[in-house]
Amino acid sequence: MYRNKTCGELRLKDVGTQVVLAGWVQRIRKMGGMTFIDLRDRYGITQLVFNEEANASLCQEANKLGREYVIQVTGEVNERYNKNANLPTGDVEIIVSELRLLNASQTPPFTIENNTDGGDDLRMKYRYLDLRRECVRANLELRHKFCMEVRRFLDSKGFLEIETPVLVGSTPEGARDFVVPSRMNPGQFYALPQSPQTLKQLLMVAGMDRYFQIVKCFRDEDLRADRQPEFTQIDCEMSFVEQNDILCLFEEMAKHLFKTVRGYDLGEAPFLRLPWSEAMRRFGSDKPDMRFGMEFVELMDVLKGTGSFAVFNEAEYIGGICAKGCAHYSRKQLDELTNFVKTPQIGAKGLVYARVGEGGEVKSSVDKFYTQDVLEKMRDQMQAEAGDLILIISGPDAMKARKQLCELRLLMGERLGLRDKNKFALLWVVDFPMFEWSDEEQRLMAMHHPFTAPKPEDVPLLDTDPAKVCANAYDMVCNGVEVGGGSIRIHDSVLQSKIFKVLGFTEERAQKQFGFLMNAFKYGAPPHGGLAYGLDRWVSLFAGLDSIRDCIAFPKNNSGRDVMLDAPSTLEPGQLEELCLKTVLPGK
RNA sequence: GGUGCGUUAGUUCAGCUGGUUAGAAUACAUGCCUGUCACGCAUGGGGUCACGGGUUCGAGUCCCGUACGCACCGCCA
Repeated sequence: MYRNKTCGELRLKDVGTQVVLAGWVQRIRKMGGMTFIDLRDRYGITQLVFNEEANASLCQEANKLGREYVIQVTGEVNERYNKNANLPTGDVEIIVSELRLLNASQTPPFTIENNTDGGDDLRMKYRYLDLRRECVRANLELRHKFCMEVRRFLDSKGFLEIETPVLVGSTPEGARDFVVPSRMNPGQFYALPQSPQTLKQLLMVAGMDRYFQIVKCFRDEDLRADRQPEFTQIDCEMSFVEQNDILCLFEEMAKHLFKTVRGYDLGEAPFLRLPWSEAMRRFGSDKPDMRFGMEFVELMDVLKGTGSFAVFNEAEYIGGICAKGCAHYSRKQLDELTNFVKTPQIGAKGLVYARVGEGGEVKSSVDKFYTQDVLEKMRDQMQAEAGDLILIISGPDAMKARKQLCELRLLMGERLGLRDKNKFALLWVVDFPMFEWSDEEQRLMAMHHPFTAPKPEDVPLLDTDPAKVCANAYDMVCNGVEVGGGSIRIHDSVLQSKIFKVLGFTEERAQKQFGFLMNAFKYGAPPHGGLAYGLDRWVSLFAGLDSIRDCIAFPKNNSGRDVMLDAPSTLEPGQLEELCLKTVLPGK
C-alpha cells in the first residue's frame, strides 16, 4: 500500500489517526531542530513535521530531500499549534514516524507554484511539470467536469454518443486538410476530419435521430491564442427538427452547463436572436460582445454633405459610438485611441472625436468644418449627454469601417471595465448569408459549409441572385466569442446539387467529392440539423483564460509544434520508402 | 505570405546617449536557527548577453540577416 489518504482530505476530525500519504515535496522549511515539509498531490497540500528531539535520524533524512522528490510517509495526524487559514488542511499536520523515498528529482527548471517563475515556452517543454501546478490542473478538472455534464445532459435528451472515423477522405472545400499517406494504397492519402460534418449527416440518414460526440477536429491553418490545429468539438445532430427546436435545446444545454459547471445563473429568459445583418449594423461584428452597449449610431444623414469635411463627404459609412463620461479624456488619451485605429491591423485612416460639455455644447476635432448646429444634431442622434465622448469612424468601404469601429468599441469597453470576465452575455446570431464572395477564388464560397440549407423563402433567389440568399444557420456567441455554430442541413439531393453548382462545382467534381452524401439523400434522408460547440473555447471562457492552450493538456505552440515531443519531425528513409514517398525528402 | 514586440544567470527581468570587473529578484548550494507555512539571517557558486555578419578605437547596447518565441493580419467551408 502506497497510501490510505490523500494530501487534501485530512481535517481536525482525523486528529490522532495513523495515516500513510504519498506525494511530491512542494517545499521544505528547516528551522534548525525542526523541519516542515509541504507534501503535495492532486488533491492538495498537507504539512509534515519532523522533530530532531523526537527522532534525530529521521529529521536528518528529511533535510536531505529536495523539491519534487516523491516520498511516502507514515505518521499521526496532529492538531497544529499555529493553524494556516490558507490551506483546507491547515488545521492539521502529520507527525512523521516513517519516511520512504520513492524517487528523487532534479531541481525543476521552473518553480511548481501558481505564480511560477517559468515562461510559456519553458512550461510547454516541461508540460508534465507545468500540469503539476494547481492552477493548470484546475483547468483540466474543469474540462473534465464540463464534458461529464455535456454527456449527462445530452444523454437525458436521448442523444447517442457515436464515434466517427479519424481517417477519412480529403475535402478541399474549407480549411486545409492534414493528410496521412496510405501504405496499403500507394500514392493515396487519408485526411483527418475538419469536423465529422458529413458523417453525422449520414448517421441521420441511418435513423440515429439524435447523435453527439466529443471529438477531435483537425485544420491545417495558422494558429492563434484561440486556435489550435487539433481542437475538440461537441458535435451534435438531430432529425425531424426545425431551427427553433435546435436553438431551444442547445440554449437549455448552455444554461445547464453554466449552472452546473460554472455556478452561474443565466436566468429564464430566452437568448436574444440577432439577425446577422443587424449584428453587423449595430456592432460591426458577427460575434458581438453583449456585456455592454455602446452600439453603433449611423451618422451619414447628419454629417455627410452638411459641412466641408472632405473625408466625411466622400465616405460610404460614418458611424459613432458614445463613451459615457469620457469627455475628460486628455489629448494624449485621444491620440492613443487614434493611433490604435490607425495601426495596420485595424487600418482606419483616422478618428474623429467630440466632447459634450457640461452645458451640452460640442467640442470636436472637426469644429472648423461644421456649424455648432450640425454638431448638436449629431450629439442628439448619438443620444450623448453632458460629459460623454463621441468617437466617429468613417470610410469608403462600409464593411471595413464597421469592423474598425467594432475594434474601437471593444477597446473602449475594455478601458471602461465593461468586459468583466465573471459576467456572461449570450445570444444567437441568426440568418447568416448563405454565400460570401472570395476574391482569391473569384467565386462564391459557402459562409458556413456547403451542406447548409438556405431559408426556404430564399430558394428562388439561388437562380437569380445567390449572393442575397440567407442561410438557415446560427452561431451561439458568448462575450464576443463564437462558442458554437450550426445549421439546418440540406436533405434533398436535388437542392444539394444546385448548391454545389452555385459554388462552382462541376457535376463530376461534386459527385467525386460528395457523391456518397448525395447518394445517401436518395434513400430517404430525414430533415435534420445540428450544431457544434467549441469545447476549448467554452472551457477557457469558464476559467477566464486568455488562451485555449491553458485548458489543453498538451497544446501546440504558435508554429504548430509540440515542443515537448519535438513534433513534427522527419521520418527515417525506410519509413518513407514503405509509403512510396521516397521523393519527399527533407529540404525538398 | 505579412506586421509588431521579444531573445542577457537554472528562471523572470533590469542594463540610459556605445566606454572599467554585466546587475536584481528568485531558484540552487553551504552554515546558523525548535512552530514555520512566500519562514528568517549569513555566505557562496552560477553568464559564448540566441546565432552570423557589419559600423566603430571600443558593441549586451547601433545597423543588416538568420533562427526561435509571443501577439495580430491574411487564412480558419
